Amino acid sequence: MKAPMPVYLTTPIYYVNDKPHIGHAYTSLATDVLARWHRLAGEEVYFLTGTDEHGQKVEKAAQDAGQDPQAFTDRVSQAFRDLTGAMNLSNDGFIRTTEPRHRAACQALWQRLAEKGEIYLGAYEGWYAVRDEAFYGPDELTERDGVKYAPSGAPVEWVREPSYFFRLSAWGDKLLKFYEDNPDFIQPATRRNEVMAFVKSGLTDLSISRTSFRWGVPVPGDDAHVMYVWMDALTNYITALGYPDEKAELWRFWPADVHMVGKDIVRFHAIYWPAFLMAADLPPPRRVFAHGWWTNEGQKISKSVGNVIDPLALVQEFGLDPVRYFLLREVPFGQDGDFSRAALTNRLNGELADALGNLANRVLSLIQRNCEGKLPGVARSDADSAGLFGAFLDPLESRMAQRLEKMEFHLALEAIFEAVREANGYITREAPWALKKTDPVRMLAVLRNLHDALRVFATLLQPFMPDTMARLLDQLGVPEEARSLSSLATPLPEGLALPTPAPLFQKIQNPA
RNA sequence: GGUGGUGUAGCUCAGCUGGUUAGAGCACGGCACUCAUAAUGCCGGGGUCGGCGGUUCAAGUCCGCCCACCACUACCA
Repeated sequence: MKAPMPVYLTTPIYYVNDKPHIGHAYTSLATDVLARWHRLAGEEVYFLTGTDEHGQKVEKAAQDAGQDPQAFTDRVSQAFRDLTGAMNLSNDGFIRTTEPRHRAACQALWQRLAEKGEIYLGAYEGWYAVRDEAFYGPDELTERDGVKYAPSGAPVEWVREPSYFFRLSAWGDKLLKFYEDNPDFIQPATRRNEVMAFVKSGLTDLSISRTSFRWGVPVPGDDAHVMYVWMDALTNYITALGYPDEKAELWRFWPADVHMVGKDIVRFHAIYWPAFLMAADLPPPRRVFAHGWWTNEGQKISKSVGNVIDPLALVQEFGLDPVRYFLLREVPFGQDGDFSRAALTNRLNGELADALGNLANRVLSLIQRNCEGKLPGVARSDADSAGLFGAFLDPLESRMAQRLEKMEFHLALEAIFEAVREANGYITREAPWALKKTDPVRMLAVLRNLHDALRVFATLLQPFMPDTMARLLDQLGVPEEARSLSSLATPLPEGLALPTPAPLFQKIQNPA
């Protein structure tokens, strides 16, 4: 057995000034499925998620709440820790930027960059909106009654403050070469094009500190400054592995295999982050994958419209695994997609309950009734099953692996359901309930083949629907230790006693 | 404005380097079956492949123009 390759997967750290919404759940879920898949394949995985807790907005919100910032973030970050349980995320670590280890890592990285001459003190000035915690260009502003407003509607004021800068402008060519040498670094390709076009248009130095607020990591040697946004936030990915201690136990997981991000923060992950790392002589991550956004019943989601989707409410209504399944099945990962109750109901009823759930139930019921609940011996002899196995079941694992490698979650699931459809065709053609009288030996073979098919489906679907597939594997009599990908090669023993089957999925009765 | 992309059956989309009657899932209609969560299977209707022009023996598939929509266009998680 070869040594398992360490796999490091991350979500962004989520800003605690917001409540968890479907976007957070979506990013985390996709990463979770990948993590579970790699573990199922016997690889060693570190899956990290966490919260971003610094910044002026948090400082202000804490002040408004009459709490000190640490107590405030202790409270509001809880919602994100709760999300991991509610979505059944299998994260190995959860990092908060307010932890001492993160302060140490940020300061160490800063110092290293400073020593290498990548940081200098300058001044930042521009039109600033306190509410947005952001600067705006003059052409973005509108003026009413002598007051200038940002596109967000927030009033802006001209501010000038000293700031440390990172020499990002010097990294353009090196970044472009890095993108050329690593064509898969930014995915999907459309995001890569955007990033490269952006870099080609020329980079300016990046302001990486602020003096206008205190809630952040102090800049080493200059207590008047705290680190600003990305210098702080991005560093979390190496903090969690023990940086700056490159002898730390987890450090072998670096560089990250995938930073999963929403498309809004691609640039920071694909430009700033590799630049910081290369400047510090650290290897950049292998891949940044940007997924798309959800709309809600065709409408763009926004807080002002009030159509934000609460993942916990969804799970409450439809069940966790159907939601997990739907989010990754409905839309090509990387593209935008629409969430609708009709679509979710359709997937849940049609694919999960009718196609897969019903197949499992009919097969297991037949075995229960006609085989005294004991698993028939391995068959695979008849001509029809040769097609089922040869064209669908045997290639399924590698088909999924290939698609998941490319983050094609929806195609990976589609491959499963092509096989499920074929299995439904097989049972109808063979009609084991009729074979009982005409050819009982063949009936046993057919039922065994179908049981084998279900075992394949259940095993491969575990990363997507961990709880439900555990139930199915229980019903199939598959022992806990025989649920990995490699265990599929070992047939279950003839005569294995199977428990009484029960429906796996509950259908939505009155589709909207 | 610039850059990149999309426009194929009612809906969501596949269609690699141009080549026999343009495909899938869902939805819809008919038939079969009854082991199963009134589930499943089979058959079928339905498309001027955004528009115009061009290259070619041959174009959804290449070129030009036009129309519509989307993304990105700097320091906001």
